[in-house]
Amino acid sequence: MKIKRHHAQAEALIRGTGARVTAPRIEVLAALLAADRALTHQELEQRVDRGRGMDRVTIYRVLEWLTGQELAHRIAGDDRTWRFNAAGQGHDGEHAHFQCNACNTVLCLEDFSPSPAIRLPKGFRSQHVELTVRGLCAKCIPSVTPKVGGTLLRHRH
Amino acid sequence: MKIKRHHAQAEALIRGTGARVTAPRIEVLAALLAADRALTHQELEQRVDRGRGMDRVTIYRVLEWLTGQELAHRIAGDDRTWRFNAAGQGHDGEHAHFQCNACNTVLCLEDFSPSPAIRLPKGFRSQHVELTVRGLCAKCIPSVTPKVGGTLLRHRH
DNA sequence: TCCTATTTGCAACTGAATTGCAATAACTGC
DNA sequence: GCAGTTATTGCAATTCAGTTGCAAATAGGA
Repeated sequence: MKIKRHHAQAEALIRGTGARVTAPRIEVLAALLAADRALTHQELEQRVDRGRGMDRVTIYRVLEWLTGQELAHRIAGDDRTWRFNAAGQGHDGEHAHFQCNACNTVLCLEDFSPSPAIRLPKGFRSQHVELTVRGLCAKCIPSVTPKVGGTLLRHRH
Repeated sequence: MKIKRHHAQAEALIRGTGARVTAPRIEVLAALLAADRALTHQELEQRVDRGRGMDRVTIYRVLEWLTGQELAHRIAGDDRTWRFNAAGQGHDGEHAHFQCNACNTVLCLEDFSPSPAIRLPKGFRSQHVELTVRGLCAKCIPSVTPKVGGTLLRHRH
């Protein structure tokens, strides 16, 4: 039961902020900790709703709060939906993400050697550099590679 | 009158695709060509609506079409809205963008030395690498830097 | 246990983007 | 130049992620 462990870990992390320790916060953070990739709001809703009827809006607000506390990290994908993952596990400063062009899955890439200096226009200030690799994840490669040679079919949407 | 020139260029580009040459396509592409940064749908609507009442949906569809023809390039910003710029002017393969954390302006960065190889999980395939720098643009730096020393005020939204 | 400020749930709302369908207009070919 | 065909456009309605306002619930301190 890994979930249990993540629950405990989540609770500890939340307690560490000094703010109130509530069930929604624990459950959402535990779900993020248990995930091996970034989760959308919808996915979280599904993973958390087991048994308990937690409101959509509450999840939004919890995510907002977790992000503000730096316990979670919000990623803008290519499909107009936010994705979240638990922060603090590895990548803190610079970030690299992968997004699958077929299923839109997003995950964090660990090996990210800091990018080469990029020249900004005069007067601009850089605060954060983000690198996104788009491509196909292991699961989706078969689905876009027909057995008989032919045109590659992308099936987005 | 640069606009005129961009109109002609836009028309030529569109004619080059072999598809129908229509006023909405020309106007939208001309607006993109004339812009020095990526434009949102809304901004395009404003720039194109002068005189002519072009439907919102038409602009969406033209943008979709331009993107498909590789005449325009669609960028996912941090605020859930697409931004577009004319493609083919410089950056074709690798892309680097800048987005301002205050006003959300997006523009393409030219000097982008190809990023260091990034290790993907096993079985994954990379198709496209995108680098986004977040920070403050020249216009917004004053607005977040109070004259008297104090906390930096971000004014998003 | 009681009190109070913080969170939650509910309902209504926003704003970007999409879809269906009838009306229009760009490119044939004559 | 004119009519026919088919791609585009305009309009209306819809979707979908995310947000807001406010009353009800509850965590944590007294």
